[in-house]
Amino acid sequence: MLTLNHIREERDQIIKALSKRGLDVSESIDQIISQDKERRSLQKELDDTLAESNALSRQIGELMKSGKRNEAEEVKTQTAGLKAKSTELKDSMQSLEASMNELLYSIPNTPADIVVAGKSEEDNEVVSTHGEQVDLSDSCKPHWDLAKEKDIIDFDLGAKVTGAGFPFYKGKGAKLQRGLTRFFLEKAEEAGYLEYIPPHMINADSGFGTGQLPDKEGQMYHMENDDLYMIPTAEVPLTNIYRGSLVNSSDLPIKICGYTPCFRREAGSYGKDVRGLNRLHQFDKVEIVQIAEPNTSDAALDTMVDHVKGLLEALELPYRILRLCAGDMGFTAAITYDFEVWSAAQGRWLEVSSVSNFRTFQANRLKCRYKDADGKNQLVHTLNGSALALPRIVAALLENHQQDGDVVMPKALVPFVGFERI
RNA sequence: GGAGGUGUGACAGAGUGGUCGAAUGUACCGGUCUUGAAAACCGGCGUACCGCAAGGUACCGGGGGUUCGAAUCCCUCCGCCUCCGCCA
Repeated sequence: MLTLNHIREERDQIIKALSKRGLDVSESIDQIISQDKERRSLQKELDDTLAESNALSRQIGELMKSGKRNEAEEVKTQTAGLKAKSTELKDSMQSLEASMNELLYSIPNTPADIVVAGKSEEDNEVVSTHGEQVDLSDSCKPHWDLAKEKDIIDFDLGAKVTGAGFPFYKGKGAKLQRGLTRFFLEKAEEAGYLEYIPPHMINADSGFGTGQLPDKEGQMYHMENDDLYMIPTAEVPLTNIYRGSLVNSSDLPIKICGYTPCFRREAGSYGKDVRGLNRLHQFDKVEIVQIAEPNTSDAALDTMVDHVKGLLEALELPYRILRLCAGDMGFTAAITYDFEVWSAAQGRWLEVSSVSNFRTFQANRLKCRYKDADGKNQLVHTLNGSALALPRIVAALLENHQQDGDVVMPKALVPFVGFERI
């Protein structure tokens, strides 16, 4: 969430930036500012009241010590009114804070300057396109048919055992998943990311820290008995490693990565979007995360974008990079680059990676700070990116690399999967 | 799951209900010394809010309570440790 200081100091700029998302937050912002002002004056009043009663308490202590019991009792009678007053002030302050927080939580991150205004994916900017984007829809099979024919992914079996959107990978299909995961992890390691295997469930505090809660509650699977959530992405456990911590600036940037399955309810999805591997309730992903100093986070984002580029090139897939418009970005992002691979048989682009800089938006919720050169504690910047999400990569590999009825593995992948063709 | 213990500043670790925002050590910053460094010595060193400042207030795992006054007592939740039970 935005910091109060920022809101106080940059009111107009924030409103202007968020208008790029198609939002008019001027009312909320002004309400926050006025509530904050009121909160401060209540705070002042409360502080004064407490100061007074602290002074009396000290006096009582001294009187007791010097044996003047009666005088002490006398002073005690004066404290009752102060106490009632402070309780009352504290209550109204708390309710004010609660309503202020509700407003704060409802305001998304401000888009970076370079991000264009826009409402939907139609307004996203294509930054670059790589590789040849051939339409093979006549000559090649969509991945769901091919997967069935080669018997490497079983959607029906998944539907029986669990439900739609939970496929079984089988034989070379399973090996392909395992090989891709290892390929991505080793590339991440080469790029300096420390590997973690995080928990696959998280608590509500973590969900709040990275911004899944409260507003995206319905997107996650919730274990009611234990009040835990299945992770929708490794971003959540990985970034929350640093929740509530003060990191040394000499340790920045922190670069970590991890493979996890990801669980998403995807309520309301339908049609060709969910066909085959296009959208699943459970899928595998390798995630990279950076915790960076504010003045280097833009450069860090560029290195993450380059990293993902390298992966897609090694896989010999045609892809393009989009800079999302303000309205299509996630709630917490200041700038996001999406990577899409060309699905030759479906004749459309499939999103396989999303790389974002959240700046201080998550850090503020996470309370993750570092000590700057002047010894002052400052919020860090957090960034993350998929590197990569597997299902649509698999779909694109199957569709783009068909040759004589087989699927030919890209060279770089062969040592990881252990075969050349499917 | 049962019994007991424990949770303090970046870290380690003291703390009889009033003088504790908190000893001490390490780390860190500044200085003296040194050709330089180390060591030694001196000084500084939590966060947030209000205030021009002096200063005030809050925070000792979270929440609640007792009390004029709570790091210190009580309740509760959470984490960690030990023992027992169960178990991949």
